[in-house]
Amino acid sequence: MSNDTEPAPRSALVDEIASQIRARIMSGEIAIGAQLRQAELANELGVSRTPIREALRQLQTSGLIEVVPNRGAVVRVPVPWEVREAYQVRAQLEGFATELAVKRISDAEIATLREANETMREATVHPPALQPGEEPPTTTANDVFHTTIHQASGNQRLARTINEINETFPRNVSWLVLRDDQRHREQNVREHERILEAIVAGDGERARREMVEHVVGAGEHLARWYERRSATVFVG
Amino acid sequence: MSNDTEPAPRSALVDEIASQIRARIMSGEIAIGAQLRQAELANELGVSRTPIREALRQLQTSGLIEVVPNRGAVVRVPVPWEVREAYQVRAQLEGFATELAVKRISDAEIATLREANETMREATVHPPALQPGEEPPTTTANDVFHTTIHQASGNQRLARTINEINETFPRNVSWLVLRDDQRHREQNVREHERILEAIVAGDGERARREMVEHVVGAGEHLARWYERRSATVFVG
DNA sequence: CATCCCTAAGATGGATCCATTCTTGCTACG
DNA sequence: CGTAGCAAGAATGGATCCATCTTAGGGATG
Repeated sequence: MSNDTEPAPRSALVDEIASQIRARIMSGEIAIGAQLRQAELANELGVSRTPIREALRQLQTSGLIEVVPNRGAVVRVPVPWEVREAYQVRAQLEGFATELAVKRISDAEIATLREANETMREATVHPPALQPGEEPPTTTANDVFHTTIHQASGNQRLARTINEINETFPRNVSWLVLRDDQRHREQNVREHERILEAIVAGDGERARREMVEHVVGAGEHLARWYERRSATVFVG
Repeated sequence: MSNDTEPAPRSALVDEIASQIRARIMSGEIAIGAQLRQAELANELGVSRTPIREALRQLQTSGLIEVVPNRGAVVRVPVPWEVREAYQVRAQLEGFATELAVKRISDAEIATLREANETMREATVHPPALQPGEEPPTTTANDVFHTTIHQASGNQRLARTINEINETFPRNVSWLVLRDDQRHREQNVREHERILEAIVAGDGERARREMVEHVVGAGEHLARWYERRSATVFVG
């Protein structure tokens, strides 16, 4: 996901620009609520404002930024109830993906899931020191776990839809949520293991239930983080 | 000092343009597979190419059109398996919406559902003559039925996600699917009535199941239409 | 001293310009 | 007669221009 040495069909410049801006928002390099000035982005990315404007339109329709006419674009600041809503939806989709995956998953994919959980457990027990802005290994392993299930579901549209929801919320917030909450991290690992257990057992119904619960729980944690944040902002 | 004295949120011109182009595709005025030439659209809509280009980027990310670098945009031609995938996802979401709706639906909304079904039944028994490109009353009533349930679910993100999926496929195709299949129309009415029955009975689980089945079935019909179409194209 | 207004700077948004690429049709050659 | 190649036309895509809207700052006034 980091290298694009694609000899294949020449990706459009605009899509590349959009990806870069999205990455900056996802990593927290551009904070939520921050203004996105076209001229500034154009300078930094070494292009004119035209492709920037088209890229911003893409990010607008994907819901990551908000564009107010004649006043420019800002990174959307999620409201807690929006987070809960989105994760309710995501939970259903992930649950469905898990149920589908149970019927089609390969041994290799199961091995990948085991490995991801192992990495997560390891990083949870011995949390490594991180540079600011660096992605924690738990988050990476978490992504591998979920993405593998999406793939195993065999439904590309399902994977895409889940992805669209995830890309509405900056990823670095999820890092922060996990960083200060050892108990949440441990719970995460346990839930992943229970899900994997159900998958291996071939119990689609149970796997689905566990996954739904897992995602809703994660959404609740995320929503609470945004609640605390807005409280802070209003007070201080 | 809390003045959000916004009388009109003044929608951006680009969004308006995008809506118009989307509407033309949805109604079939612009056929699937057709080229979208920027200069032509600019002329017809009375603007320059700049807002057209931004609007096309929006439609691109929403998946309705495909933009090939240096070769322009075409209306995406859905492949049958894509339709099945999308409707599998939509079915889960609509099912979930129905389950949520059972707990929150108001009497007024139930009345709306009844009315929509009545309209559908009426139009199914006595199919009116239509101008080409005119939306059949069954389709309109069908939309009212589903949209009302989305609203009643109380989850805006859920409604939006379902909408995003629907807007991937031109609506006029759904008209064609229904137009020549009296049996399908009748089945549609029956299924709607069974769903409404379960909702009124307060049986969320059953309502969900009925809705999932209903949507999957609709997807199957749609997918088969695209199958027949591609066969025709390849032969003729 | 606070408030209102007015002006100037900055940013967005539509229009236009031009280089590059793709397409198409004609021609020449096998 | 078919195919490869080339040249002209057309369309896209990035850059630039300019009008309009927004906002910040300063000065006048009550």
